[in-house]
Amino acid sequence: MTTDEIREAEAERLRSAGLRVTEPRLAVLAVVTGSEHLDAEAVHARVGVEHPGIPLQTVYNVLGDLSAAHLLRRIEPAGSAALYERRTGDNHHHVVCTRCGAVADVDCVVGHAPCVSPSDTSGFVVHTAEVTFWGLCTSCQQGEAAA
Amino acid sequence: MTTDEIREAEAERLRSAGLRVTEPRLAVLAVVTGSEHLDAEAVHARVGVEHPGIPLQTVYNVLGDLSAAHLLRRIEPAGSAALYERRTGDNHHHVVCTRCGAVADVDCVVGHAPCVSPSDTSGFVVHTAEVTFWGLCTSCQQGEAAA
DNA sequence: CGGGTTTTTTTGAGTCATTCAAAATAACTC
DNA sequence: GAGTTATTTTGAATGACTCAAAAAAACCCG
Repeated sequence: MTTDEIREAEAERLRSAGLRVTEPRLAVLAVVTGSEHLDAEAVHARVGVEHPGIPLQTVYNVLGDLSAAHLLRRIEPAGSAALYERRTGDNHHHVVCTRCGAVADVDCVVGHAPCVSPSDTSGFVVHTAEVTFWGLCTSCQQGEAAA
Repeated sequence: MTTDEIREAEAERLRSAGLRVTEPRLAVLAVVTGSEHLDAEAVHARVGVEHPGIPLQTVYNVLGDLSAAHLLRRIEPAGSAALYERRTGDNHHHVVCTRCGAVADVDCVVGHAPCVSPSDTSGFVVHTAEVTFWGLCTSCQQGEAAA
């Protein structure tokens, strides 16, 4: 696909979500698609490379709108700012490094939500199971010995 | 157990964790033991009933120290402030109401961490799996129809 | 029990991530 | 191209904590 074709495909996704097609939205989608698990600041910084002048507030608005429309997925691991990623709808999970905060995707074995079923849920009707694995990333495993 | 015996038992737990026995700590332990999933503000409010004058900052300090000592467990569901509970070490999980934020415990089927094992962890060494179930609590299920 | 040391609490300020609101601007509809 | 509504922008405000220094209280010791 050419850059223009990708751009039009994104535009179409925005339209079918009932959202207007705007530069900030296309820019944020492009940035988040190209990377994984970025927080608002990071998205803002990367968007700024091609589109200087877009304010952080706009990035927050866009991230909020796109998440609500399920074009982005938002995760909030304990202790870090909200992170955004492009993979949506497949209910995958995450590993977070307890030392440096690095995040990686972990495929869900089951593949659809809720992939784990609780026994007694105190009357709650459960629709999703979110799994966060905590551990040490490769670089922090090495740092561990040194520290 | 009498109140005094409970108090002494808590004091002993503090000591063996290498912490000094202080009124704020005993008060916070008592409050969190009696309820489930309180945030710092709520703990502060309840501590204030018996011990007016203990500042919120002290509650934050105490909650931090007790969590570090594993006398309390801290959870941070997306979208809400950090919550504290007394059950530690059993790696149980939580259901959170997407509408009102209510939290309930969910026993872990396996019973020890990590209870769910990921397949590919991108080189991370995983030591814990934290599961958060999302759904609607009983009251919000009813409110749903009305809304 | 009283002095000394170290931890804890307290007071007070500061930060970060995020939200709220109103005005200005840009998309889409016709 | 004008009108309507969504979005962006500007600017301020908030909530939930954290940081730091001074005051106070625990614990250790003889």
